[in-house]
Amino acid sequence: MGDSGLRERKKARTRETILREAFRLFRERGYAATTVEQIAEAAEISPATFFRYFPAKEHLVALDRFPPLVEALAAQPPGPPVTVLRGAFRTAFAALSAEEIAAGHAREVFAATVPELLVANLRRSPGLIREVCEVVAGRAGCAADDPRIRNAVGAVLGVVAMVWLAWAGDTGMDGPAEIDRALAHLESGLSL
Amino acid sequence: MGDSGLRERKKARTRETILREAFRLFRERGYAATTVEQIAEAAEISPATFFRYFPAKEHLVALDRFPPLVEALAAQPPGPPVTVLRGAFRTAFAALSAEEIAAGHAREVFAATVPELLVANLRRSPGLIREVCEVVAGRAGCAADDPRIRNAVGAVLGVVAMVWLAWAGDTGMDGPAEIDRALAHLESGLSL
DNA sequence: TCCGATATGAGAGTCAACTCTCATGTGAGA
DNA sequence: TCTCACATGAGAGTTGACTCTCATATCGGA
Repeated sequence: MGDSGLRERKKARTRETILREAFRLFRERGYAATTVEQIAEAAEISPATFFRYFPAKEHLVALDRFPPLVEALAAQPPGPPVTVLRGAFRTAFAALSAEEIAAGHAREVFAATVPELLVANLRRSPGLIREVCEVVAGRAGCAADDPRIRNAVGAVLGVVAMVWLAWAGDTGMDGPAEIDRALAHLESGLSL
Repeated sequence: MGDSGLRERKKARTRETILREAFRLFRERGYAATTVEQIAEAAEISPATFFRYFPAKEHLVALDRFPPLVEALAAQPPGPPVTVLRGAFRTAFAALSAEEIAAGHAREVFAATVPELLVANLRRSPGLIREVCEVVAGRAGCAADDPRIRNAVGAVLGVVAMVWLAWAGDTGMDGPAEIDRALAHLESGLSL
């Protein structure tokens, strides 16, 4: 039952191949213009097998592999919402840098056609947002449905989304650092 | 060539019928679960005709009919980004209240399944965002690609999005007023 | 080495968005 | 009233995501 057998390793390798080839194609011709059949062919599997690895094409661009932001949030000391969220992003990205960026995945994710990526992920985000609000409210000593919490979380997510978009268009940018700078700016009241 | 003929009036009526029936079905069974064929049947037109009115099912939920935010922005006096944007939202919603909310459209839009509505619209938003950034930069006396502008616009849009979501889930809420309150909170530095 | 569980491929099939063509009907202007 | 432009319906066709079934191949344990 361990995951060390040849079978498991083979599955993991197939999974990686699918992801790698899929993102390569997305980069070349865009998300919508890439068919599952093409991905399957590039990964040298049958289309049927593709769906045994991913329940839907959408799931390829899921940010499930994103660093556990909520976890990082829970580890933050109490403080005002924006400060707590900024710290959480820093923590989460520190973990990501070591693992995912270094592994070369992150670049592929960002290089993928961005609007579609956002679109596919937004469908899953309401739950995440609620969770974030709850933890932040706890750290700030407010109720989870306090408008001030909602506003702070919204502002942070908006700022991060904008940087994210800019990052996707400029692979030379140091994303995590830029996000931290932007959140510092927000923390200081968006001064001019 | 005027738009006062019987032909034009008929087309307008058909268009309204399609929208009304579509949103009714969306509300009843969700966006994804509603097929174009069902919409066409409810509106008493053929599926082919549906596509003569809307190039894609997605276009039904486009916020193209949203108040001209960019226009309202251009009418704002110079000032810091958040202040300018807050004023623009107020102006834009004032126009909307009289026309669209009263016409009963707004409620239908908000009552529609929210995730898919957001998803469909996000695809069209990059252009809007860039436009907003440019105007705001002009009003604040900065370059359009100034990170501070980007951050402010991101924060405002994030805050508005959160209120919007809450509004969709609580039709009793006074959306425009709540958005204005939220932006005032952001303007004052998200104080606790 | 043999057997059972499981991964895969092949291929047919479903479903829905969207396109195209062609025939018909109905306003608009002369 | 006549005629032309155009809106519509009918219906077939295309595409791509996703499902199902069944035969085959391969791994893992006995």
